[in-house]
Amino acid sequence: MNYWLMKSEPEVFGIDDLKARPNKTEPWDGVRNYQARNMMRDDMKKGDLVFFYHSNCKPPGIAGTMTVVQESYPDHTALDPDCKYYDPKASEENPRWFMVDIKFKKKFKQFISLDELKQIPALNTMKILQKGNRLSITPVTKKEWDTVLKLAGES
DNA sequence: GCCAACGTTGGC
DNA sequence: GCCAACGTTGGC
Repeated sequence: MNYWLMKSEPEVFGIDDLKARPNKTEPWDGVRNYQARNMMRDDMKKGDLVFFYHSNCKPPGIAGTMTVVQESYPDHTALDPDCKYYDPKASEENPRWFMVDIKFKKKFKQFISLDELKQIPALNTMKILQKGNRLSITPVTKKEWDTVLKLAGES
């Protein structure tokens, strides 16, 4: 069992959007970064737990939790010329990009802002808090996971 | 809206 | 394979 953090801009797709989806499930499409792709393709397993991080908003922070319900498969949005995630170098034979299906688990009663995360010494190892980190998907340790849940009053 | 940090591209 | 130029991310 692995733990992760995935970013999304709430203006585009936030935790409430995920909750409103049929079966509360959504393909996590549009990831166009190799490191993030590799983690989805190789390391994300069914049942893994994921923090839903709201980025590029005020305030940024962790909104809740989700779970991986479908392991990686080709991201077909890369093949659609009308899609903003289109990649001319992707093809059926060589999909290049992958995605997983993510299901809503829980919205925190209390949103945990980036500011709050920064104030917790036990969390200063989190990738999201490292300077210059821009990866939209990062691994989270069990200790970090448990600490955040406690902070959110969810454990 | 600024800009630091980082990833990608492509000429050489 | 190097690296300058460019594009993107995302906090502030």
